[in-house]
Amino acid sequence: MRRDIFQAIADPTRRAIIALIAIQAMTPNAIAEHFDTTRQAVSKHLRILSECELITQEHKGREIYYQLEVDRMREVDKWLEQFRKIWQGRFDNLDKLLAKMQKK
Amino acid sequence: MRRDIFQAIADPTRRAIIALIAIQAMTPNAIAEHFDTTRQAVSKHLRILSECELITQEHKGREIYYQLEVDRMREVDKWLEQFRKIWQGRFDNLDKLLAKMQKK
DNA sequence: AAATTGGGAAACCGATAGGTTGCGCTTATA
DNA sequence: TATAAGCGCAACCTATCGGTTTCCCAATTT
Repeated sequence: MRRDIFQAIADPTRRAIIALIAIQAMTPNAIAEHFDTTRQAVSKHLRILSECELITQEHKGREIYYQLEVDRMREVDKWLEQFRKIWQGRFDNLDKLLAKMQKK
Repeated sequence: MRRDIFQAIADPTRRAIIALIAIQAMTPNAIAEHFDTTRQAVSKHLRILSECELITQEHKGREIYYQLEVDRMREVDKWLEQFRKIWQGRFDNLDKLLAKMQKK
């Protein structure tokens, strides 16, 4: 029941949470205010995000601030790499084509 | 019941299929041979990938070749952009720090 | 024309997702 | 010390996921 990052970012609410705390660390209550759900639902999302180490906690009194581990996002970037080569390749070809057209 | 690309790439089998046909267009049967599932299961995955226009079909007699629409992958890349700024920013700060240390 | 092959659609199934409500624990405030 | 605030956990519910099996249709072979 390994949880991976791709599953974590599959949910739109989770992506929104990620974008939110990318700016600054936030508490579950503060996060929940941005959505039309209960704090508990947000808490569940945070747990999933924590499980794949996309976010970390910092306790401050009775509050818990969650913050994004932005480096983990590189894993998605790494996966994209293989396709980037392909679409980059197309640009190269386009460049060549344009260059060819220039010569004429 | 809008299907989006992030949900499409959430499933590991689907990511494997994407990687497979990125190399060359393939038929459902050919794809299924690479996995431990039935052709019908693969067919379902292909339908989901089609729904969010990640792949396109090309009929050839009674065979159907599925090929990757690699450009669609840019949507993920686009989403990553906001975080790339952050992790790029960290490097910049590190550079500044190193520069500062050099001066002393 | 009959049999085979490639493929999608539908019905069904167990597992999981994402939400809610209710509860209990800890820390802060009155 | 009593009350309130912040949070996580567990139980529960419905919808969806990912898979299988069965069936049917179109295009090839024989």
